[in-house]
Amino acid sequence: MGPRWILHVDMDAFFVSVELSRRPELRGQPVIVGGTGDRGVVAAASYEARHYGIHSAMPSTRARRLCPHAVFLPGDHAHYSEVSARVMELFRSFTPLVEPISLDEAFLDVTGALRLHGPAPEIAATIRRRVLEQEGLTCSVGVAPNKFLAKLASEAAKPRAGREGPVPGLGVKVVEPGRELAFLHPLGVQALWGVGPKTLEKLRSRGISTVGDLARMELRDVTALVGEANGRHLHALAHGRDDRPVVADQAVKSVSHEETFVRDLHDLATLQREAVRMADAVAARLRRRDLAGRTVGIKVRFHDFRTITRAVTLPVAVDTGPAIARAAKDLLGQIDPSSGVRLLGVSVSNLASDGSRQLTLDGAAGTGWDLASRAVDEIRHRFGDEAIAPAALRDPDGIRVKRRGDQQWGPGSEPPHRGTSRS
DNA sequence: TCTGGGGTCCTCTGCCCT
DNA sequence: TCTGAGGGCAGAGGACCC
Repeated sequence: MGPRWILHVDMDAFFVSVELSRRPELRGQPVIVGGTGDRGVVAAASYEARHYGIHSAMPSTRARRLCPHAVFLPGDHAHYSEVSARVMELFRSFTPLVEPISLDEAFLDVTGALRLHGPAPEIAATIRRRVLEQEGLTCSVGVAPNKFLAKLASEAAKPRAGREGPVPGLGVKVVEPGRELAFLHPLGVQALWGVGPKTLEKLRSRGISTVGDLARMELRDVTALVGEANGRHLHALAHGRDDRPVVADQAVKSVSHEETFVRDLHDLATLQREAVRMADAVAARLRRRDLAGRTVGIKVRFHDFRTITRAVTLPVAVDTGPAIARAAKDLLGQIDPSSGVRLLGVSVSNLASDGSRQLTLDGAAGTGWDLASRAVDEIRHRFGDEAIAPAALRDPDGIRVKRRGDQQWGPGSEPPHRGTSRS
């Protein structure tokens, strides 16, 4: 069997680039997409903005200080999803083995496409050109014998933020079989997938700073330092070994919804109302994917950023708002919110396809709540997400249901509504 | 001057059962 | 009957990724 050929395609400053293609007058300016409120973060920054030291995940308040004249855009998750879907479809015209990692990147296994489309580097160049022609967006492509190296290669092919504006990158970077270690070993250990701040600190304490340093360690020393699973994983990566396949249809393991509030919440009743809303959102997404889950969890982040999770496993899988909300409200009853809660999340895991649900008195297949939930889905499908919401969330000014992505990067900047803590 | 949202995977601990 | 070992599972937390 010959070498595998894996492509990692990464869109350049995706959210910003999509915005610029709608608003070309902003080209050349520092543009930031992300949360606009005090508790928001940067989702994407144009290369002009990166010149000021702004990067994704940076608090928006800090980004504003670093570059007060930057253009801040709230982001349009639904639109980015549409563009992403078209780009992924374009990838699938080269190979069915496309594994999306997020809206803006994907792995492609083109080993079986070489006869039809030519050598892998040529496919990479063609994909770049087609994405530019079709969507007006640029991307960087890594080409290598495995996923991990392809990912690092695309990073090496990316544009950079220079003093005089964006500096174009290679566009396509190829790691030829046999040249893996020469490419890999000079890189910093933090380049390895799975080395975050904590692991980096542990490795640094042992004098490990490059991938090559790590590769020279004995496996048992690495596992003693960072744990069994992570140690084996990092040791293999440091030697350029990664045999994970490109999987086109990754099964979802959990579905969750969490929100940071504009202001901290202190009372249980308000939190439980929020939980109802979030449970409804999670339930709708589960049903859309034909899933149901047995484990309902909550996540609570207190004012001091201490974060706890609580979970309960139910006897049967659920996919309705009321069933998920009841479990979440019970779990919330175990915590004391009086010190202030800044974030609440509701999740459902232990997922199985919808057909595996059992009959119960409520919240399950064929029962009142089940039929009602399907009716809600139909109404929202026909009239929009705001057409209907749980009665507990009735609002004198009309029903307000947040859709996925409405608060992707933190609460908005508008003041809290009518004295409540909702944004 | 603080720190989003949606995920996955791993480790540790406690409990139950054999 | 008591005790300990060990497996399996659930729950909690942590680290990491985009």
